[in-house]
Amino acid sequence: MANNYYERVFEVTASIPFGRVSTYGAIADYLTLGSARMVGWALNKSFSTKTGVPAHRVVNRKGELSGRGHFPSPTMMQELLEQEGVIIDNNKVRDFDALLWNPSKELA
DNA sequence: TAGTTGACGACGG
DNA sequence: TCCGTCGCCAACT
Repeated sequence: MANNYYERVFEVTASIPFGRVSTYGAIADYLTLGSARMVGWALNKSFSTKTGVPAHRVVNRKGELSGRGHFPSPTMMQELLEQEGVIIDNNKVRDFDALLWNPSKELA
């Protein structure tokens, strides 16, 4: 079990199934962080502290790829998701409600 | 040590 | 239903 809150975010993020997506709020709620912004912080640090964290599977509550600007390439996030079969429409996840993976519901 | 920032979310107008 | 504002908490400068 990770000690730092962001390492827990890494674990939850890594638990997101292939081809599915999750939200900052869902992860924050599962880890009882109190703020979804903490998840964004953790994923941001994931680039410098850890590799292999599928941060592209985490989007905001509306299904928008709000984190794409923090990837090496703005289109990288979309391309990674499309490789997993997730359809991106106008920077939003299509069928977002169906693809949404809720950790507090799936892991609990 | 204190102020500002940040990949968000909920609520009110 | 859509837009704007406030709150959240840790890290960085």
